[in-house]
Amino acid sequence: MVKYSDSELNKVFHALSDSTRRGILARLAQGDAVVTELAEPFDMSLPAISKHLTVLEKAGLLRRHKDGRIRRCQLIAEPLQPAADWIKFYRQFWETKLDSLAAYLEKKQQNEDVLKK
Amino acid sequence: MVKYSDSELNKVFHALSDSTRRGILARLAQGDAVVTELAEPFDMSLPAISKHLTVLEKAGLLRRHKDGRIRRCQLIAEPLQPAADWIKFYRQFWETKLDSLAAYLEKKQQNEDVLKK
DNA sequence: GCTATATTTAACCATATGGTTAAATATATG
DNA sequence: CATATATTTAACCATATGGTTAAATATAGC
Repeated sequence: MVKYSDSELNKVFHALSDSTRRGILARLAQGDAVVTELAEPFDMSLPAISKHLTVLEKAGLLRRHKDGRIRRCQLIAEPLQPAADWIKFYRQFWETKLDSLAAYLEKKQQNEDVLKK
Repeated sequence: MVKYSDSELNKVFHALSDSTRRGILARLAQGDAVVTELAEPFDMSLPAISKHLTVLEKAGLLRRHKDGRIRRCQLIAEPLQPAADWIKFYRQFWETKLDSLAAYLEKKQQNEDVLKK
């Protein structure tokens, strides 16, 4: 497994923290697209979109290929993997509902209730 | 499954985009802790930590329980679930290596190579 | 009640973020 | 070559972020 630094994780999570950027990635999941296509669904200027693309690019989630006067954009999903791995660790907490001391005490209470019956 | 809004996803991903905050969550995964304990590993003032706790709290990832003059902090992992779900969709891309047109062409080339043999 | 401890709030600061419009760049096309 | 198209860069702006120090608040303990 590829080792990702803290700062790379920062960049990926930051890239994902904006609805527009997540929308762009969702669009790219259906296939490569040029900048104007990506911009179309958003009520926003082209320069604003271009900046979002730069954020995604710096996080390693997107590549821009120059092709004549257009620029074709490509999704690079690999950097999402360490982000998924990071979150995965916490899955045990929300799945087992053993989130917290409070949950622990709740469970303990349940056990006591069972014993009382 | 709980439905999470775009803005909640924004907040969760933003909360995760900082090493200090991820460190705090990692610490809390080992059990509840008071603010001073959480602050200890970081070369940072208490007010700075308090702000990070507020960011985590607003993302729904942490709760502060008042207990006398101390405040016990608790990890709430549930809001990580929609974030994990969001990323999960992209797993197919990095796992199948069918990331992109480039990968597609690469695969096509491989097929052609096979045919040549 | 006074003092020490735990934590937050307020005020401030530098830099980052997310948007804008106008200008620059590069390429395609009549 | 002149013009239209695609995109980025530059300059600007308001607000957010992540940190600081000093003051405020709340509770514990002598």
